[in-house]
Amino acid sequence: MNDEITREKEEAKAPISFIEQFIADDLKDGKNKGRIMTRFPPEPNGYLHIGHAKAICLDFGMAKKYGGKCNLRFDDTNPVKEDVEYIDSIKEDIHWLGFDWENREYYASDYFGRLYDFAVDLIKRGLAYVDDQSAELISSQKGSPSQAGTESPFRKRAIEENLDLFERMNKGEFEEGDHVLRAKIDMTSPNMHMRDPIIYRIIKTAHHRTGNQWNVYPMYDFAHGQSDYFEEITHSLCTLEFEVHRPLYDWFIDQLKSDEYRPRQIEFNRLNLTYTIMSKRKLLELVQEGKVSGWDDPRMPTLCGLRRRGYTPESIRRFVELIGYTKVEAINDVSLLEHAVREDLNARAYRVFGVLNPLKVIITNYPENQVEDVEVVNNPEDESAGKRFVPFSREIFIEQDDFMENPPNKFFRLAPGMEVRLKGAYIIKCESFKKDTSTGEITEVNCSYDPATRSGSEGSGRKVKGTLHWVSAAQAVDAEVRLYDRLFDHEDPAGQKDDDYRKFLNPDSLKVLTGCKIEPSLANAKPLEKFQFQRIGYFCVDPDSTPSKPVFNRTVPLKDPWSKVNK
RNA sequence: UGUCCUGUAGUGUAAUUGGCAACACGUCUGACUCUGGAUCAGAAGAGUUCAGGUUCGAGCCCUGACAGGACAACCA
Repeated sequence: MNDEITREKEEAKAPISFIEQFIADDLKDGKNKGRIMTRFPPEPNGYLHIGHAKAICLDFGMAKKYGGKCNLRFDDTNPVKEDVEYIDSIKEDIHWLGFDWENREYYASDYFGRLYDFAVDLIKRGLAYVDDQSAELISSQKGSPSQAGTESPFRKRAIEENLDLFERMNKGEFEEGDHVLRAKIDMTSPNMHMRDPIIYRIIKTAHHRTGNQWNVYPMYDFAHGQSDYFEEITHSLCTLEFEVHRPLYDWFIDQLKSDEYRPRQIEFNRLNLTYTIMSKRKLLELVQEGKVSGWDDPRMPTLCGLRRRGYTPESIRRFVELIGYTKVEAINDVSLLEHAVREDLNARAYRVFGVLNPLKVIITNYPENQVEDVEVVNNPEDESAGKRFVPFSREIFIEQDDFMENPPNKFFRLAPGMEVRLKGAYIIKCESFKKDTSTGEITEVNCSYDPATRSGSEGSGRKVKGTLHWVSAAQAVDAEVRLYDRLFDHEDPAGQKDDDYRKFLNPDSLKVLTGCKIEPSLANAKPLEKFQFQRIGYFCVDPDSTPSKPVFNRTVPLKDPWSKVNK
């Protein structure tokens, strides 16, 4: 309850973006009859990544906040690049993120008929014409950003002829590239997109939804704004690179003679993350070249990858809220994302015992065959998470790093003669240890315990400097732990425009640790369940995990202050 | 040499023109703790790209530079 109040206060305090200001103003001005409608328009040509999350949160978020609705619309105007495979994953990921389009699942291909009719209408009004020239020729006539274009010789083609040709284009009488339909606007416009843009081209590849019904397909610019119009979208939110398309967007809307309402395109900055490749093409290359195990490899910035890594939808939404929406091309720091994950997981993940690099400890004065269950809390910050019992016995494992033969000054863990508390159990004292003389590796530590110091008992008040996590050797379960790190590191490849990004691949981005020891209760943990291995980091049960072979993915490590002291 | 967009601590974002620019992350200090490397307390760090102008007063308005980005796919 208190949390809710705090949260509401925070939200009220949160600054609103310029986009939200536009929307609020439009509403206040009574535009579109006080209605608000948005849409999330992915092209089904790849998996959604965290960059899309930013758009999804805005599209659905603004609609919800202002009492409107948000449609899901697949922008499927290019059958060559699109596939049904992607549609299902996109829908799954949006739902996972926590948003719902209800029954409003639309496709640009639903509007092919209306768009075709609109194109015919433009031809009849002398605002569109069929061009027979090659792509190269059309391109060269477009001029350059600093130089006006020249008009096509087909620009003055008779309306009847245009009508006839366009119809025959769609009937399949011509091959791809033979003709295109162009809007007749202005070849001398300073805006390249207004220089008679191509609005229809011949494509003979079957479409994933309409099959071979069409031989001509609308271009993005001819489909998007009109689709917005058909769906009565009021605010069409997109990324900055479409800024220069806006005059064309408006031009088409003008031709639709809209008095009732008019959709409005507003652009915001796309998400860039440090050390993170976001380009669909490059991600696809990583998958195809086998650099990662697939689109859902936990190192991928895809939503399914992040999910498998153990990121929660809440943490991603929180991150998006933190970075905001502006018109500045920003590069956001991944550490902010990781902060959001820690913040969320810290509140919900059970603290459990797991030892990644086991070192055997024998408690010499503890009875040989005795096993006792010690009680530990599941989450110190959430009483409702309850407690559980963990078996304790004479032989246990602790982390290799938690013992040092010659400890430096501020080392508060186990060392010869030193005392530490075993979390939830007893205080132990290191009496001796065994060392492999050839490798210098510590192989075993012998300790004594103080029976009066069991946690929760009367004698437990005694203080020692350090506390270690541990697992009982006999009851511990062998697990595999996958330590994922940033796929790119050392230098930030985020700004790389060429294909050099491969040279930033981090060879240590995946370390598989076998022989890790976990407490027995974890053997039956469910896939995607999140835990915090005490003092190590946040982990998530991999979907491939089975009770006989538990597998954990590291979501994000806890920073080890000891490593800083060591420097 | 065109059009459009953008310039606020290391990073990302705030500041109805009117209190020596606020918040988050990150960094650094300390405290505490059966350990959550959480939590608590504190610190450093920008005078808002630059130059003019309007004004009693300017990140905020005007002008001009400078810098960065987008635009010349029959992609979206």
